[in-house]
Amino acid sequence: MKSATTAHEVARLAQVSQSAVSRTFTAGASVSEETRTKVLAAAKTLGYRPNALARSLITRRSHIVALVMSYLENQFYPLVIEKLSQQLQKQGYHVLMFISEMDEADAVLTEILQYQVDGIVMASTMLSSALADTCAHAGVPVILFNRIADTGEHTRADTSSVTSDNYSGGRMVASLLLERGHQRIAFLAGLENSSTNLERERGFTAVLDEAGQQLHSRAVGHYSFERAQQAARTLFATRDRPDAVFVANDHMAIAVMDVLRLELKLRVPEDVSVVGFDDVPQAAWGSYSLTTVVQSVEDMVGATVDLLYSQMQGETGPRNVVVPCRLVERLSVRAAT
Amino acid sequence: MKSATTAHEVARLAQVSQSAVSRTFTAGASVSEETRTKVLAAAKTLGYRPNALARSLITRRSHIVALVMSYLENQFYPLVIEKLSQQLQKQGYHVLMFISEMDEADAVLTEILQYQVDGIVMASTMLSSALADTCAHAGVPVILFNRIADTGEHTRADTSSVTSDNYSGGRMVASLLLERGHQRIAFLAGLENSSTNLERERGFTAVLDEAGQQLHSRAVGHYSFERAQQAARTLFATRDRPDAVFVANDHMAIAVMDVLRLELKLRVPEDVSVVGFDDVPQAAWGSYSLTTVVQSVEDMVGATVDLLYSQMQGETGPRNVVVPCRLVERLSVRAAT
DNA sequence: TTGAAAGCGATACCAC
DNA sequence: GTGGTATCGCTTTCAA
Repeated sequence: MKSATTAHEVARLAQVSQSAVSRTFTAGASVSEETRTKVLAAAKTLGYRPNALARSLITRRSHIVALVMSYLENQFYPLVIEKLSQQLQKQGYHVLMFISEMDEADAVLTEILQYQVDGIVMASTMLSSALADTCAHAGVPVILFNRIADTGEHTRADTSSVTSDNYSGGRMVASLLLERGHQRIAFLAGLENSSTNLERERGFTAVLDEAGQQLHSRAVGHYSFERAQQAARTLFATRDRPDAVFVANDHMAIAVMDVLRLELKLRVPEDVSVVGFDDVPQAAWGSYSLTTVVQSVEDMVGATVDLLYSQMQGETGPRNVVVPCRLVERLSVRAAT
Repeated sequence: MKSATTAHEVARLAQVSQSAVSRTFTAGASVSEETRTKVLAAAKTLGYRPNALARSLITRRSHIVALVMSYLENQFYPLVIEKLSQQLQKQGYHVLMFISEMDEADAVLTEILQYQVDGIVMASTMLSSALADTCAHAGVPVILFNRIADTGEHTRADTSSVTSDNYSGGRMVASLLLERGHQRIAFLAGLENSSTNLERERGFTAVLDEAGQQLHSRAVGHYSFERAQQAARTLFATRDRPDAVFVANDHMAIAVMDVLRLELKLRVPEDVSVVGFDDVPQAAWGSYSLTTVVQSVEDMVGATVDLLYSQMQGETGPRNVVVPCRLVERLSVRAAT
């Protein structure tokens, strides 16, 4: 357990000043080719690697971004971790994970700020107005991912967000189901107060309204697999059961299809049309032919990273990015190649 | 974008020395109740939070653990992130994510070490002997998660590992299939050279051998969903198809069942017994009744955390932890409650 | 118990 | 281009 080699030691071996060592490892600093070679040689023999923490202390940039999530059961979120982490790594940034329930947001935020992160991506927890203020005060940009700020009295001016066009997505689904000629259309909500759920439902019912059609029935699944299963049982228990259902996300849609097929012996999509929302890998919907509104993780993460970079440089560009989404029919099993 | 408040500023407001502030925020330091109160009051009004980076610089403990993974499609791994992160957070540690392909292990490791992490958990990439040495030399404990060190000439003395009892698991599966009276038993391998695959297969074939039974057929799926689908097509294309298959992990087992049911119109488990291996959430195997060998993520992560703590304190306790696993029959959809 | 002072390992600014 | 020096925010002796 020996201590790591320091720039000072390298300097001594290379017969140069510590500053020279520092410059050698700083992109675009002015060092002569000669000293540069000497330093690199010495560094190599000593196994020197600059201490990122010490550097952060003086540069005031940790190159660390905090990612806050709650539970990762929904396959959409692991994908977010993967893509975000990859994209940030390319630019020399790294993701520090924070798993937290909604109620501990306060404590978690304190921890986060202690690490002097350069930015925060909140992908699962809401941020109270007070906490957003704390971050703004500390000069740390916060990006809400897949959710928008609490629609309180005053709009939060200091919190950005990246969402997909949930409203339009909801509209697409309703149009599709009407086109297919469905008469008894149901909706299975996620978390009642989440912005994603609200917008998707708003778009969905708007189109139904415009067509003069009533919603057949409605239940709540809290974005949970098990609760969605139960909700499905309730929705389809009646004699006059729905012939189509829009489920607020793919994770729940899969749960619903399980119940419909295995418990209730209904055929999907022949007996019931099921439409989901999100972007989950094929491994998740493998055995179903799922119709879904896709919000591209790739695009959303890309937007997030762009926002982060601009805000970390102090820019105050556009704040609420809405990524378009599209209706997709997914095949369960690919044809053999 | 104002700079964070420092201990110095708090000290001035509280009319004490900076040292006093430091002590107040250090567990078990000697501070009088009086100054302690003054400091806390001042800290509160200024919104002071100690700078973790500066602290790490002097204490030589970052309280950061690096977690290295490659792809997160397999539902087993998100669960690892979640559990590991939660358990570490409880003790004041945090997870810094590194997504990496096998071939960039070198570059990634350099980045990792720059962050002065207190430990490294490698859950997806292999670690070369040279890299392991580098870490050992730097005094950073490395835990291989769900894989064991390259079985080179000399056993790696400085790399610990946490795995499940893959060999016994493989044996269990073979025993089960023999018990069920299967005659044409196939094996679908994961990554040929991975320790998990090797051990599972070794245990599996050992029991078949002991029973004097030949393996019917064998294919390779590389732990990938798509390649497992293709492998399934190959395995079951023959007239004399298998009546049972042991798939090296759940992720691939699900892919196989998709192909069997949807493409080949075979019933599982009536026509073919499929057995998997791992620990994935219900959302992953939702629509199947999956027989699988469960390696508990919870247990494995627990063991990992224990190992980390003991090694971070310089202890050199037991190094290769093997977590027991068990055979489980999972029901696809729960009965209504 | 307390405060002054010496680092931790690096960068930034400064004359040279 | 180069080396000296102050500094980043904190913990840690060490006297008092």
